[in-house]
Parts: sequence; C-alpha cells; structure tokens
Amino acid sequence: MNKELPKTYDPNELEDRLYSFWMQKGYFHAKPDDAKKPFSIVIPPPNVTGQLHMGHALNNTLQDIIIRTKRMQGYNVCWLPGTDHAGIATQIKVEQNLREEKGLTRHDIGREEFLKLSWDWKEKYGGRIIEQLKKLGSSCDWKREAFTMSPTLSAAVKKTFVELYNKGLIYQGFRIINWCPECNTALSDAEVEHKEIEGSFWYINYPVKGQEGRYVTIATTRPETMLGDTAVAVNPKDERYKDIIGKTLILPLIGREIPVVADEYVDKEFGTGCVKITPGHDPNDFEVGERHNLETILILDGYGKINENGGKFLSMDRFDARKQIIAELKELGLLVKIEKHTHNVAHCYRCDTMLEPMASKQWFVKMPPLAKPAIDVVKSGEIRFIPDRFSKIYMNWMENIHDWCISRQLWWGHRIPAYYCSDCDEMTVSENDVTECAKCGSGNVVQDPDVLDTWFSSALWPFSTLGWPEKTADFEYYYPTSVLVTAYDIITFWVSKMIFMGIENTEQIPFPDVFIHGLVRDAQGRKMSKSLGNGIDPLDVIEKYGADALRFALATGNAPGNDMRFSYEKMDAARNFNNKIWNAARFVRMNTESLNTLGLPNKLALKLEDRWILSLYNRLVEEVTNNIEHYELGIALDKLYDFIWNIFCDWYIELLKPRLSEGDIDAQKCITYVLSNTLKLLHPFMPFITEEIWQSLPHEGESIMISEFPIAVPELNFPDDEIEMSRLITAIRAIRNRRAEMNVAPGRKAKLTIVTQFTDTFNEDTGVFFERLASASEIEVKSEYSDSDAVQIVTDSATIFIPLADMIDFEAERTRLAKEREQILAEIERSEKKLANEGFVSKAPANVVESERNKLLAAKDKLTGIEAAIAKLN
RNA sequence: GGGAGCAUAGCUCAGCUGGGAGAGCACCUGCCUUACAAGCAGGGGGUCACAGGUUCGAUCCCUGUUGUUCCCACCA
Repeated sequence: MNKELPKTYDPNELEDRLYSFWMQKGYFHAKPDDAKKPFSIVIPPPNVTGQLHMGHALNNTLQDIIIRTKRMQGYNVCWLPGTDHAGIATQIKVEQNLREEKGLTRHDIGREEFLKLSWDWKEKYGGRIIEQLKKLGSSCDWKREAFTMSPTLSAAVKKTFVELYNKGLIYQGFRIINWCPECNTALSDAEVEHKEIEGSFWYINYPVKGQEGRYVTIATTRPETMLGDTAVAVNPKDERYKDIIGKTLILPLIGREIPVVADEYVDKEFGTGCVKITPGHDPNDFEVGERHNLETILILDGYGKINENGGKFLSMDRFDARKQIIAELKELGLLVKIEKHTHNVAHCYRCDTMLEPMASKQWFVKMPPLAKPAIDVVKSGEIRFIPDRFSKIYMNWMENIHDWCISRQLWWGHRIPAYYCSDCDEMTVSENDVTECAKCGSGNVVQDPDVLDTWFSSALWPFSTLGWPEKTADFEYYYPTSVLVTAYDIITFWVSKMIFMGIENTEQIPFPDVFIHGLVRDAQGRKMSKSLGNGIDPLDVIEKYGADALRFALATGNAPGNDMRFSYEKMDAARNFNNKIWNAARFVRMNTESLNTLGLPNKLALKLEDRWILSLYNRLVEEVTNNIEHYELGIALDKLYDFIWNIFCDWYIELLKPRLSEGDIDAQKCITYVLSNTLKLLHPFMPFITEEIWQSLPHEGESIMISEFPIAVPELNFPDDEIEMSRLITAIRAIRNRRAEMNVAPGRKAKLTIVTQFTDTFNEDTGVFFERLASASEIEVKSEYSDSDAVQIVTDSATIFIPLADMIDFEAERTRLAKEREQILAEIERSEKKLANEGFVSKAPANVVESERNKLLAAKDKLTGIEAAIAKLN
C-alpha cells in the first residue's frame, strides 16, 4: 500500500504516468447529476493549428487550479476543452504551405479543393495543441472536446445568424470597412491594430477650372488616393475659401472635374483647411460623399493594386503608385511642399500589413440593441470582472461601439447562409441549404461566397459547446458557466461578444465572473514573439523542470490582471520547492514505515507542537480556501509555500525528530495527517507531485484528485498553544542569533538557565527543543537567577542566561546590550507617544488600542531585563 | 484626443476592505546537524516616485506633478 519514494525526484517519469492513470480512471469526465452542484468552465479555445505558448500555459494553469479545487470540494465539475478554427490565421498557413509545396494559390485549385486541404491541415495539427495542454496537467473533460466548425457548432452559428437577420440585427451594407490587402479580406474594427508611423504630409495644388494660375492647396498623407477624389471640401465658415465653394477643380493626372463643397466636417485650423474627398477610401470622406451626393470611386483591388479607375497607374502596387504620383506632380509643379508627419495607421492584427479603408458591401451586426443589455449586466454587477478595473475597459468599448463587420472574403470558415437567385435577384437567408428560389422558383441559386468572422462562432462558445440551441441535459445543467478565465487582450474580441450573444441567444449571462490575467513576458519584460525570437516553449520548460514547477512559477506571486515576467530564476525556485516537498515526504515516510492508518491520535495524546502545527494548518485551510474563492491564487500559493517550507519543514519536522526516532506513534500519525492534508491543499496547484506523494502515504481512495478538499474545523484551533510555541521559537531564535553574533561554533554546547514566569511553556518537555535547536547542553528553568558572568538574552517572555565561559567576548556583549537598549527605548517612546495621543485612544478601535498597550508592557519588561543584564555585566 | 495601469530592498514582484513594510533571487557570515548543499542557521539592505489633502493614524483613500507601460480613437 505504501509505495517507496525514490531518492531522486523525476518529474517526467511521474507526470506522464499519473496523467495516464487519471485519464484511465475517467476522473476528468463529468455528466449532469442533480444530486451535486454544477461547476463549469469553457476553455478559451486555442487556434486549431496553434502551438502551446506561455500564455496558454498560464491561462490553463489558472483554470486547472480552480477546476481541481472545485472538483475536490464536491462540485460536479465540467471543464470543456476545444479549439477554434481561426479563419484568417489558419487560411494563411494553408495558403503558405500550398505556395511553398506546389507553387499554387488557392484560386488555382478552387474552393472545394482548398477546403479539403484545410481540413487535412486541421486533422494534422489540431491534435497537437490538445496533447500539449495535457502535458501541463490540465484536467479537461476531453470527451467533450469541441471545435468551432463541427456540425453541432456550425448549426448554432447558422441558427444565430438567421435569427439575428430576421430580427433586423444583421444586415448587408455598403460602407467603409478595413481591408487587408495581404489577407484579401474585410476586417472588423476589433481586428485593427493602430501603429504610429513616421509619414509625410504632401501639399498638392489642384487647379481651379477656368481660372488660369489659381489653385486650391490640399494636404494629404495618402497621395495615391487622389485617383479616387470626387470633390474638395472646405468649411462653410472659412472666410478664406468662401468664394470658391461651388467652383470646379481639375483633378491633376486624371483630369476629372470635381466640385468644391462646403462641409462642417472640415477643420479650418488643420492642414490648409481644404480637404480632398475620396469617398471610396476614407470613412469621413464617405460620409461627406453621402451628404453631397458624390460619386464613390474605388481605385484599389483586393490586393492593394491600382485598378482600372486609376488610369495609367493600373496594376501598380499602392506604394509604387504613391511614389510615381508624387514624382509626376513634382514635374508638373503642383507639389507645393512635403512635411514630416507622424500619425497612427491601421494594421492587420494577423499579418501586420497596412490596411486600406475601402468602401465595400459587407454583412454587419447592428450593435446598439445588443450592447445595451450587455452593458446593463456589468453595471448591475450580474457579471463582474476580476480585477474590477477591466469592467471600465469593457464599458468604454461597449458604450462607443460600432456595428460589427462579420463577413470575410475567405474560404475557411462558416459560410454565410444567404442565397441569391441569379434570375430574380431575390435573397433568401435560411438555416437550410437553399436550392430553389422561394420567389421565382428558379434553380439558379448561389450561396454568398463569404464566410463569417471567426469571432462570430467563438461568441457562441459557452453555450454552443453545451448543445445549444437544443435544450440538452448538458446545457440545462452546466449553463451558465461558472467563470471565464482569460487574458485582458481579448476582452473586446471575445469576452464582450460572448456576453451579448449569450444574453441574446439564451436570455442568460454566459458566466457571472470574468477572471482576467495578464500576459507572460520574457525576462526583460518584452512581449514574447516569433519575430523577436524570445519566445520560450513551455514544453521545453516542462521537459527540464516538470509541469508542477512550471505551474508553480506561473501561479506564484502573480496578481490578477498583471503581466508577469518569465525567467529561469523563477524556474529554479520552483524546482527547489518541488525538491523540498519531495524530501520532506521522504523523511516522513522513513519515519512512519509501520503506520498504515490515517487520522489523528486521541486529542489527549497531542503534544504542544502537535496542537501548534494543527492550529496553523487549520488556519491555512481557511485562508487558502478563501483566497482561491476570491481568485487570489498567487496569495494562496505563497501561503502554502510558506507553511510547507518555513513552518512544516523548518520547525515541525525538527521539533518532532526526537519523538520520531523513539518511534512515537502519535507523532507519526500527526505529521502524516498534516502532510497528507497539506498536499490536498496544494494539489490544485501542483497536481503531479502531490498525487505521487499522497499515494505513498497511508490514504483512503485511489487518487488525491478526487479526495475531499480540507475544511477548517473549530476543533483544530489551539490559540493558546500557538502563543506558547511562539514563545519557544522566539527564544530559540534569540539564542541562535546571539551565538552567531558572538561567533560561537555550532558544535559548542552551552548550559542554559531560563528565567521566566511562563513555566508551563518552558518546562522539561520543551527543554528538548533547546538541546536540539539551540545547542543547549542542559537546561534549568527558574523564576529568579543572577550570575554576573552570564550572557543574558532577553525576549518578551523569558530571560536566558548562558555562562560566559560557554561563550566568548565580554565587550561584544556589552555593546550588543547597549544597542538593544536603545532600540527598545525608541520603541517604548513611540508606543507611549501613540497612547498619549487622545485621538488615538478615543477613536481607534478598542482591540487596536489594547494590542498597543500590550506591546508597551512587553517592551517595558524587555527593557527591565536588558537593564538588569547591563548592570550585572558592569 | 480619451481611458486604464504601474512607480515598494541591488533585481523580479506580493502587500485582500488604512493600525509599526514582505517573498524569491542576489549579497555577507557560519555550517556536509543521519529528508533535502536544489540544503541548514544567522545577517545587512527600503524617507513604499514627488508635493499637497482627508484621518487619531496613510505604502494603502483624494488632488496635483513627474516618469513609464498599455488600451481605445475616422483630423485629412
């Protein structure tokens, strides 16, 4: 039953073996069960073709900590894993591969063939990231693994689209959207990254028709767009330009006649006060165009090249065309000047290409009606962000929301369920495939070629994965989910969308809590990225240190919402902690070999140190439970670390050694009890090492992960013993300290005389501690003692005398005491001052005043002791 | 242009609703004490960015300043 623990700790062997064991036993799987309370989390689905990075490692570590805790606390736990098809990202990869391997584009092989390749790609790489999550120890219910493009999830997508369309919340519109010339698709506002670019401001003269030598000077950052200009606008109140409103200009290089219009949008103070209007390629200009009935001329194709509207610049890349146009304008003498100008330019979040605003017919979700309830649930506190400051970011975004462009000119994704009749132009939106026009009966029906934004399907994730729109048992039982755990960088992309889609589709919030964590950066604080080459592969780290160590390093000292730096120094610390636990466990096993039962001894058999450790353990249970409940996982782990290392190992084990060597069965029971239960508390954080050790100790049940999470009980509170023990520890420390300062060799034993009023604490039983831990040769406890040849060590509960013959250096002792006297005098002064403050005594809480009084008394006692010591030395 | 965060020991960071500043690493001293040298014992080191304010009392709350990071935003 009790397995031997090997001398060396080998995480790799142990972790794979235990993970297989858990899987085999089916511990991760859950089914609805009304006898238990549900607790569910849906994983933020990684990209199906992605690879595990530190962000995933952190995200899944945090989720697993919560999940494992709740499972042990008796909840019916469902952690639902899965992957996202990641439209653009995946399509880019498949296209790249096609180009590299066969030198073909997707258009060469056609849509059907391309989709086949994409599915193959998904099959090949889709499993990879799942396997990597398992290496971390994630206790996901793998039987429920979902994929955004699976049949059931696709059905949910169609259903949502059709319903929103029927409600008028999805519509087709012609307007300016962000276009990526590299990905050849429209993007939503959320998918745009603004970057500051050092650009130029070009001032260009547009000739006024019929007035030789008269020009209007415009300023632009994108001169090539002039090919699509259909007007120049000035502010109607601008005195400078009053007379040219309504006049006609000749667009240089193109020769098109364009009007000068008056529009409030123009800022008189900015640039020249004259703005070229390109309705096809600028959102503001588009609006101006609508107000003034201007023609919208598109001058770029989907790949950012000049189209047939660009005259002789046809087929030129947009940036080449810019150079060419500037050169020609200069030659014509129409280029007035060039100024340096830094401005923010939109870039693609996937491929980093500079985006083009482009007028285009796309599908949109009408946001204001959906945003309203999504704002309300956060305002009312129905959904809360942890930490709270992220609700402000969410609100800010939601309250300034624009309609959401959801169509993408891609092939990999959910095809838009809209069908067009080629004969009568009727459009049908339907969940079912449409082969016949409902209006004219024609069979010439084609489906919209576009697919939906990836985030459209991820928005449904918390309920589509549970079977919605069907009212499945899973959906009824596990929805709404309990908490969402994610990084702050996808609050707008994803969290916000799940909230409004959840409310819209299910009439319930998808989760009450949103637990936000930060990003994992490198040791210098830089974002880990492929281009910088500073990314650290979690799998390498696990290989070298073990998953438990990685989890520890990621979870410790990290506050919610804050970024953290990853470093190998942290890994070393984590590894050392593993080792510490391992060896503590080895020690316990070695000394409890005959013990086969679990449980505490009779209460009367407990000794002071037992009651003390139990009391501290009991408080640990309470605090850790509470911290986890409040998502203070880093704090919880810090406390566990401190308890295990600084309390259990450094003190309890040491205190117990004499009893254990005598074979004290009660001591064996007690130390085993504390260790076993502490392992349970630690298990959610470090699942592997805790399981391995737990199984090697006497235990009930077959796995720690399905054992009961400890609960704090009043019977284990021993406040008096805590006080007594802390007196002893303080005394031992004081003796060690003095011996170290006086350079007494550790092996040199000394006789102690302890003078104290606490004779219950300092007695024959506890004398052993001083022998072992404070180099005492013999101990005498007295109420009165005087020896001018003794070193005196004063604590607030005892004065300890050590014969000077056993120590050394008379003078050092005098200096030491003088310094200590000064310190204590300062403390007394501070305390007295505080207590003399009428405001403090009358207004501060009684317990605070009380404890301040006690401090003062203790300090005065100490002073008396020190002064006595000084007197005796002189 | 709006919004948020951060500024605490040499370094990386904790510090939950205000009541005498903590950890890990690094550093110094001494120890192979039969679980662990990936260890043990002891120690040094901080006007908690700056200036005001509220309070009996401020690292914590409020205002401002400086530095820094990030998010959002259609001034050509």
